[in-house]
Amino acid sequence: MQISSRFTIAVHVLVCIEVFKKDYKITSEFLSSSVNVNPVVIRKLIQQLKKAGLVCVVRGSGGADTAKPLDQITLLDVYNAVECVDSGELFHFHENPNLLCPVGKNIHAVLDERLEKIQKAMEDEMQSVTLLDLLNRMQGRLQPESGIRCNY
Amino acid sequence: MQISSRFTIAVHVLVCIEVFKKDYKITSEFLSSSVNVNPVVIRKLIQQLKKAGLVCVVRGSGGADTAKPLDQITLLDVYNAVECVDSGELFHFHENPNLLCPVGKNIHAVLDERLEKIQKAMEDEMQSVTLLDLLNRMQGRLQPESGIRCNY
DNA sequence: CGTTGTTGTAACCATGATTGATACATAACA
DNA sequence: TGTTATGTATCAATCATGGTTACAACAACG
Repeated sequence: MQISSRFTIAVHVLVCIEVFKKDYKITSEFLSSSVNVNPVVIRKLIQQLKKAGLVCVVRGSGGADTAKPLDQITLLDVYNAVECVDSGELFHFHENPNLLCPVGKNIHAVLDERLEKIQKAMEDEMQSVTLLDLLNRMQGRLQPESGIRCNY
Repeated sequence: MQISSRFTIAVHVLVCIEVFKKDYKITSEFLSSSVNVNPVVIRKLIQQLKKAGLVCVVRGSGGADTAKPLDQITLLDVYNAVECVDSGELFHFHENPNLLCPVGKNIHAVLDERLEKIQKAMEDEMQSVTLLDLLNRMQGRLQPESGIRCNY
């Protein structure tokens, strides 16, 4: 099991928007070329980001853009937006422990608190990374002399 | 996506072994009754725990037991033993970003370091929880007057 | 207007992971 | 040698994921 690639694709998309918005119209077609997936995948993804208030997109004319300052979008926001985990629970508890067994009866209570702490540690770390941070790192890797040019 | 229930089942099994080993023979049948799954699921799980050096189990005569002191078994050990994540990578990167696109070319490098840090935060938290800790919490919930009795 | 380009979304399929179940050979032990 | 339990192969059901086609809804523009 792994966290869905929707998450990394979403980050890719958001960074792409910021890098290219000045020079290109950001369509699902454009984004799909960079990510290398079907444009419909991008559209569905962008709908999720839109519902979460991270991007805005207009029908017909086309074009997506971020809906918030980049320093206010964290990896946790993206992660939650694309619903990588069912109902926010990272760990999947087996549903029917035998309640007649003292261990089966109490395992949930014994484990839950610990699992929540683990999940929180991960989410806290996610929250500490903003899209602005990622964009800055990306900009630092784009050759300045070549300009912001999309070679495809 | 959620982390496989194999993980919580494995923890359940290990705690069960420790609570009942004095009074019962720990067979896959016995464990499956507490967890409420097919005995084969338990056997396959125990094979994974065995490969990781966490339990020992004898064929024929039956009976599983832990192979290490409980304060030396952490949730991370169990997590790794049951192979909840493919090749140890929590995040699933989309495989084919367009290398002709400056963003597609660099997204991996920009994200990787951050994702590793997030995964590490989670694993560190897992490592801080030992089975001894969980067993103590469990013992505290078992009614002392009723003894260690399995009502099934 | 009507044409064009793009989004929004339904429908469908292929693939693989997960979980569950049956069956049986293998081994330990009395 | 009979009993009991493990080790493991095999199959089935269900579900998530990812990918594709198709098309209606909509905006902008000549």
